[in-house]
Amino acid sequence: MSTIEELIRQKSFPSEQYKAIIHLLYTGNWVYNQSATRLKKFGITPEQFNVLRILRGSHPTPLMLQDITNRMIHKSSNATRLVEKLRLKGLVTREICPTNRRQVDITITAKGLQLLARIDEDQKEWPELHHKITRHEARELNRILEKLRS
Amino acid sequence: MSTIEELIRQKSFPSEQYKAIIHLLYTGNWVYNQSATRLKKFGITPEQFNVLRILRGSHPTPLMLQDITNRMIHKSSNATRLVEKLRLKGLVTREICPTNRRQVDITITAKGLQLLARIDEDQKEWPELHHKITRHEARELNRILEKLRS
DNA sequence: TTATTAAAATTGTATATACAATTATGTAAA
DNA sequence: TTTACATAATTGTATATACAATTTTAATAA
Repeated sequence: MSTIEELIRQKSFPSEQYKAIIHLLYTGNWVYNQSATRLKKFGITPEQFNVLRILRGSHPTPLMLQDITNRMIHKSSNATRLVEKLRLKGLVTREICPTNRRQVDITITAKGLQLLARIDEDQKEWPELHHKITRHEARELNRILEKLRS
Repeated sequence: MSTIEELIRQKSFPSEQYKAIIHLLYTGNWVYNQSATRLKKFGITPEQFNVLRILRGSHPTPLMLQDITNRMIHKSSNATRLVEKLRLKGLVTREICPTNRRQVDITITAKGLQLLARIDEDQKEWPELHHKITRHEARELNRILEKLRS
């Protein structure tokens, strides 16, 4: 058990709220790293995983790049470049939309779906994390985070 | 008021816990961006700001790079390169430690202290954020985050 | 002393973020 | 029709992250 005070060697904070915000940043990064470590053996990053899940969600309907961006956790991620990485691995296809040549239709491939299935199978994504807190605590966390952003 | 469901256009989640983890990643990034935007007019990034505050905390005692890393929110940040950016702006000094030439002593300069004072003055860091949630909610948030990482 | 190991920092590389500028295409107005 | 504007995506650049490899110096053992 390590407190945020121990983790960043800081004895005190100006307020409980201030500490919570630093703690939030720290823990967000921690969760990200946990996820990155787990995904490494599958050859993809958390951002690429996020894009693949989004595409699976709409499959077999393709999504244009803007739709992907809108659904991403990090809005300012560059979907063009992430999708290109996935395309090079054969996990998605890109096609210029015939009715509007400005937009590009992205579709997850069979290989992409299989990879997601393997990841789900292997670890059901983040099993430990999901059981660390109770359903009630998760509801509280969601409520407080929403209030913070309001 | 926007829910995480609206923000990432996702109607449902496998569980309340799963949603909370996605929500945590999203909100951590959101807080980071708020901070980055505010610091932009002072010519520094949130990571550089973090390093400066750490150095102010120990001032006038210098810190070696490892001490800085240990106190940073993002442990895998490259302190060498962040400090070099700050040095080029005249906000810190670097000196090879005379008693152990492997280590480098970093000290915040008067200019660095003045910059932090200006930032504090200008916005007391994140005033709005700190008042969005109550002291009790902050305590709950800290408790749940710690449990998540346990 | 010399060789070995450890410690502290630096450097290299691939990835992603943040944001601005640009290109290509479509739509609407003069 | 031509011009102007809007939309979708791409490209460019600076920053930071993640992690491995390397360099320099110090400490220790043979």
